[in-house]
Amino acid sequence: MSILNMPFKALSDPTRRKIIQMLKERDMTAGEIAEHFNMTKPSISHHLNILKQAELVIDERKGQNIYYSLNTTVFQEMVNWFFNITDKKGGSIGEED
Amino acid sequence: MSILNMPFKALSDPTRRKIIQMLKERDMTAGEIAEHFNMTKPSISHHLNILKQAELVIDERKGQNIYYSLNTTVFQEMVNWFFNITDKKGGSIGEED
DNA sequence: TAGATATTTAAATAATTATCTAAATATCTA
DNA sequence: TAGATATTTAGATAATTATTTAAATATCTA
Repeated sequence: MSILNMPFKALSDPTRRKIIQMLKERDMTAGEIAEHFNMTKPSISHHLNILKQAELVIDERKGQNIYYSLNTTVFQEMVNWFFNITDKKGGSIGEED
Repeated sequence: MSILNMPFKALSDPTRRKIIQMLKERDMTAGEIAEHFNMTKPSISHHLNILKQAELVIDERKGQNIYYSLNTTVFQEMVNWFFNITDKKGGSIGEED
């Protein structure tokens, strides 16, 4: 299975895409993120975990809070996937996904 | 709900991503596509339908066959979504998703 | 150390999605 | 028009995913 499978699955959920866009503006704690949704904290925690497993975000504890921030590396790889589709026939060789 | 929701959901499945990559190389009939998978034709038909609803592919009947081909428009919009994430803080205004 | 705050983990349930078999539709050809 | 081929649609089931409540863990502070 492609390494991009988890990130693609992670971004298929609108709540998680919104979280990503919030983190684009600034790093935030789990609690701050949860405040923006009509959803319990455990649900947001679950979504954050999926984003983390997909390596789309990084978490770091600072005291009582856990800060979440974007990890742009995998986003770059996803952009490459789309480029490969959008580009003319043939494209790069050795692509996995 | 964002207009990108369906395409994101559509691309979260590895079978559908593989179909997209096959169609990048050349247009194919539903039957040709199905031959590449360990899956029944109705299952592939279901996946093609999801890709079609997401406007990632176009279908056109030619005689007994139905040819599928890429519709790159939505891919472009998805690339823009990723650019917006990858770019520096702020980014373009008026983004919906 | 006890209590308060922040967050996650666990367990259950509801909702969504993928897959199959069987049947239907559309087209071609003899 | 009857039979063959290509594909989809319908209906059922299994698997996955999202969500909730309740409980657990980690950290801070009085």
